[in-house]
Amino acid sequence: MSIDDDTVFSSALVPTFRGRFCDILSPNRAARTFDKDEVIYELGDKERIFFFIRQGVVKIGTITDHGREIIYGLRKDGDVVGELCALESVRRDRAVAVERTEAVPVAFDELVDALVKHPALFRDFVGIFCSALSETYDQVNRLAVNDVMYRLVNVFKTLVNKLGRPLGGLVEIATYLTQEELSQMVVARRERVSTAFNSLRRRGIARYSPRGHLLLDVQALEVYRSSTR
Amino acid sequence: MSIDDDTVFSSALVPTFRGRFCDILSPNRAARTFDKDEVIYELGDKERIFFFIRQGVVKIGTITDHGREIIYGLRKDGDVVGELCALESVRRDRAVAVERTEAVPVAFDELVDALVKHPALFRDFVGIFCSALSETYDQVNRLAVNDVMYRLVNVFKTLVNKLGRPLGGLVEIATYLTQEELSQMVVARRERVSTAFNSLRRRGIARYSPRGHLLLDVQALEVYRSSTR
DNA sequence: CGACGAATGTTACTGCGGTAACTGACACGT
DNA sequence: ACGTGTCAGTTACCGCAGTAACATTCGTCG
Repeated sequence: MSIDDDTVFSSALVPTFRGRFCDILSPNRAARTFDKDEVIYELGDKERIFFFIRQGVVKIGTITDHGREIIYGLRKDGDVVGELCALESVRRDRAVAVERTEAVPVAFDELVDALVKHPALFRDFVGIFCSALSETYDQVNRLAVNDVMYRLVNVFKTLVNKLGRPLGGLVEIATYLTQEELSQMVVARRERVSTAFNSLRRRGIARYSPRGHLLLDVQALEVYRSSTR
Repeated sequence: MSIDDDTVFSSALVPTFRGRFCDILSPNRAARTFDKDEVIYELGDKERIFFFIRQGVVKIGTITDHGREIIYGLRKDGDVVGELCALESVRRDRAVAVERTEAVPVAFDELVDALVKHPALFRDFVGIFCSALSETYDQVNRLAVNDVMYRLVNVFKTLVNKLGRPLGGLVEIATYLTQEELSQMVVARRERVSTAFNSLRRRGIARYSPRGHLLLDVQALEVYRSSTR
């Protein structure tokens, strides 16, 4: 099996661990279940543990000096959270389940052992860090523009790629996110996100599905994006 | 030699490659020299090459959709640039020498080979990605506050940790950075940075050294930081 | 059903930063 | 010495986002 075959299993460019990583690490391990809004790890925690997400969606973020919660990005099944502990002994980020989540905790040291025994996992392992870095660069790029509408539209685009699934010509974000959470991704006041969202709604770019999930018109989103660039 | 001994060689928490990594990779390799403002790699480049910096300072950043240049962070001797190519085949960031820089280019594939032969390098290798991620989180945290003064002060704090050296009770930033570059780190207009800087100057927190380098009063900086938090 | 809490929607006010358009200081080459 | 280019400093104006203080809708649980 060549390295690139991984992408077959992933909807995005990011390699996932459905398949090889999980196969090797998980069979003899129990997953932990986290309820919606349950904290997986918290700022200041000291255990060096990676969590391999089997099921669910997790938000990675922090609390700033000003006491404000912000979200760096989302992770879902196939992704890993907590990777920063490979270097830092005290967690500077936090991970919270956005919906009921199952994840397999693996101590960093054990992971290193597994990698020594199975060098084929190496590239996937590197992928954990690279995709985290890349997504954080995306976040910085978004924040470089002081326009809530622009940032929201770009967050939507990220959500489409990460969590979207086709639904009648549109794309539904299958995970429920409050506007508060959206605003933490946009890094702006919730009120502004609410207003911006309704503006997009009036333009037919976004709305809520009957189930209360986001429904996005990707074409229109893309048109809007390029018009404001 | 234990893992933690690395920190002895580094002024920061970030592990460096003075010592082991360089010892193994570099002896038989030539460094390339980059002049001030020379591009090391550019957005869109496709070679998968890491650069191990032997000497000098490099800025990592990008050009946004709006054509604006921003800086994610700085790297210096002992650091690595270009690590994102481990996952992505097209560069989404760019690296430019801030001052004359010597760096050893190593193809990612060769790096993987070296790691297989020398597993002891593994933790350092992981450290490359973790510190990059951590610094980018710092950047996001900074940008979460819409206050140029706050952001500038925090950039200064980062500079002190990364490039500072004591000079008569104060700390000098030994690398010359234009206000334009500072503003790309702060992610704000140059004019605002100029004004903010002069405000700090009036308070005695910052000034230029006779050589035109930044001179910062770390105590005063810290006091100011905690007062605005 | 009806009540309560959470989430969402709306608005006026105010302040800070982007914008633009300068001036001023300094370095370097000829 | 003069001209050119880069970097730094300053200011008036305007627009957008934070703030605060509400109103409204929705969901669910007694």
